[in-house]
Amino acid sequence: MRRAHHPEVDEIALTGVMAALSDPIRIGLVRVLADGRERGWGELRAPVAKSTLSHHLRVLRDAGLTRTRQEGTRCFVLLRRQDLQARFPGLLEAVLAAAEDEDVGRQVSVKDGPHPA
Amino acid sequence: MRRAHHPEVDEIALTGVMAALSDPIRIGLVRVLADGRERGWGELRAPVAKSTLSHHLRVLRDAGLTRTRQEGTRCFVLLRRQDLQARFPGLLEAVLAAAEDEDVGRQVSVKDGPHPA
DNA sequence: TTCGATGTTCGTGAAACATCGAACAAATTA
DNA sequence: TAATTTGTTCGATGTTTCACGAACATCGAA
Repeated sequence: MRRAHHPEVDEIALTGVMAALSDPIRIGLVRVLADGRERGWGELRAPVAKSTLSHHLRVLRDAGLTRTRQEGTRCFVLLRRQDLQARFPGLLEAVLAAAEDEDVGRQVSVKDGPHPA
Repeated sequence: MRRAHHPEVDEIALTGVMAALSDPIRIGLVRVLADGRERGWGELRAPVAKSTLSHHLRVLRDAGLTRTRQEGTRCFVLLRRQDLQARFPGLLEAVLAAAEDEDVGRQVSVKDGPHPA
């Protein structure tokens, strides 16, 4: 497992973000992460093979949408909400609202119920 | 020249919009159209072959971002700003602001200077 | 060290995309 | 009718993306 590359805030490219969010699975992942909670890979439920999930998470990471932390053999993802807001104000909010409205990425979920307080 | 297909407001899909806006040329076209003025094909300057430009304009149209009107042998494009705002509030504004900030799509321009009154 | 869990990477297709030039179609004009 | 203009469509090409299974790497536990 190689240490992942995360772009700096000012390296986040608009086209990269748009491309990353043009896939339903990835939008679903972002929606799941939208509550700000860090999630382990294993918590994420998506109808794709694990290698494919790894691919999608990589695209999100490379685009600057998420941050990955490694702990032992497990990885955790976090949505870079503040960074995104600083870079492209209002963009993520608008996309999330639109995704909710259309229910894009509903195929993605977390193992346990949502925020068990 | 076949009459183009324009999706209804509630047929506009988020992933389609995001995909359409993940290309610098198309973002440039949207930026050029952002002032709300209708533009003729011929006014649009982009560093691609005319068939490619036609393709990009088609992608934008199919995604619901623009509306095409035909007049004789010429065509005119218009950004569907209100429709977009109604469908995905704030999304287009955020993308446009981000595009300005990064100067994405600067390769696209209009023939004459901007709005000669 | 051996095993198991967890991700990553590789090799491979299928599909989609961007791009071009050439051929085509439709309307205007000569 | 014949040229011109304007945009579309076609076919070809190379790149990228998504997807999978298999193999590999890493860490913690037995």
